[in-house]
Amino acid sequence: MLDIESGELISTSVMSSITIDCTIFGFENGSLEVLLVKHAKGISEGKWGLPGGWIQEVESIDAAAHRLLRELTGLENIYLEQLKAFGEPDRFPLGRVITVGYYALVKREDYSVKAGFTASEAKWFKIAEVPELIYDHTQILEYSIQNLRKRVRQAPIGFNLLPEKFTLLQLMQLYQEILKVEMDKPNFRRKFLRMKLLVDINEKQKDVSHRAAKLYKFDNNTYQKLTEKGFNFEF
Amino acid sequence: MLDIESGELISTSVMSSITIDCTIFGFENGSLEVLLVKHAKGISEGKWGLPGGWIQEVESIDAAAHRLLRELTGLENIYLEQLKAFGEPDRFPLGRVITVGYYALVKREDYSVKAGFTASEAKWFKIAEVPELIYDHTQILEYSIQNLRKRVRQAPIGFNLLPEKFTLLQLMQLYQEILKVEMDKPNFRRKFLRMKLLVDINEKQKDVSHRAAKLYKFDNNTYQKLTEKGFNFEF
DNA sequence: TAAACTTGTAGTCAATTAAACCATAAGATA
DNA sequence: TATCTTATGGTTTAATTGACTACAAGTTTA
Repeated sequence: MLDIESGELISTSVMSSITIDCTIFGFENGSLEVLLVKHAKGISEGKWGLPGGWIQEVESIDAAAHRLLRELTGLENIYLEQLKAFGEPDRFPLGRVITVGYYALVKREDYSVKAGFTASEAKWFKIAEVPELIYDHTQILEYSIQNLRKRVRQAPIGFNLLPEKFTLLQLMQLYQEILKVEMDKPNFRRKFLRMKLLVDINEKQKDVSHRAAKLYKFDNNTYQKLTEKGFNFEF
Repeated sequence: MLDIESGELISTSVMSSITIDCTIFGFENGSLEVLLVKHAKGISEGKWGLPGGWIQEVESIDAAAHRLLRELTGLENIYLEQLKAFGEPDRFPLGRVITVGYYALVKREDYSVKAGFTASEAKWFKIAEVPELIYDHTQILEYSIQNLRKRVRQAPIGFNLLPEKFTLLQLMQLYQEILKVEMDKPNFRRKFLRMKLLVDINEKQKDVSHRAAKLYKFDNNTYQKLTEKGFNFEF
């Protein structure tokens, strides 16, 4: 099959006219960031876009998204969820292609850029500094951010952006950054601790130039129990 | 193009390997129902499934879903939202086809079955009485119900299932039916009225064999305002 | 070494909200 | 008229929220 974007021959074992595109979120130094790739060839050469690719004939859409992430980041167990399908007739300039959007949350401590992707370069961008993107990727990114804001208030998915062990302040700053709100430290503590979702691991921060804060882990067990009867995350 | 399901020739102006399927919800006599169609020809003859169809080369996915609804029900302004794309490699027995799931909410008072769809018959089923469905439609329906439960607690979309004018008890029963919970009448009233989303139209029920309840309308204006700063619908 | 500074953690208090009730009103039916 | 059903208005208690104060535990600076 002829790749309508690069003009090269690609495997005939992929579905034509359907792709996936993934917004990969990371959290570093108090800022929410996304991983973008620079397209090396084809009509969009030199422009930045969301990582994406084709779906193979024999793999599910989810599997394709996981494969894409593995190829790009080397990570296996990434938090990944489908957003929706984007399918304006003119979204792709060289033909009718529908794309299935995904968003992923990665722990930056685990992440290392992997070379050899079909894009020449991959780079983290702060949300506010994202450049103009190819096709409808700006729209997909915007939708991803809205979705992240919504989801983070309904389930504790924010943990996927933090290291294994984190402080309550880090957690609060994550929420502040994603939701773009100011919060009160004592109130946040109380509210979050009451949910019983955090395990006190009896460790403290090291090498900080102030009083060291307690470190916590996320307790997935109680989360599962709470989820069943439905609960809320308003701050 | 050969329709892989019916074996008939269909217009070549549709995308191959992508379809849409739509869960249409209705509310009648206190029960949540879905509209299913019986397939008349092809390998799934005689079996029930969600209404679905192909996407034309020049229309957006959303437009295709709206067209499908118009063809099936004759209604133009239906509440419609995309769920997600379903794409297990083996979901469709005769080839690799990805489907984009939608769900719609209709007012039963507006609805009348429209003949001449590619299915021989269309019928409303109570959720608990839905028969075995073709392909992965049971899974799509299940996902739709979960999604409806989630959405109904985040935005007042339930109104789309009720007549223009309704009583507070009808509204409460709708929530009870969708969420499968028992609620307290006085508390529900107070909570809902406080949101200022209902307009008292100074009318009462007629022909009921008990004290007539006030009728209300949904106030879309205040809803738009409230939505901007985000609010919650827990009951 | 002491003071100043930074961040963590505990507690207080008024205002709001939620949940479980009880009570009465407004009809219709027997 | 009595009784039944549903509508609607209150009360009470406990829990939660939001704004704020205070102090603890370290580091850095003077």
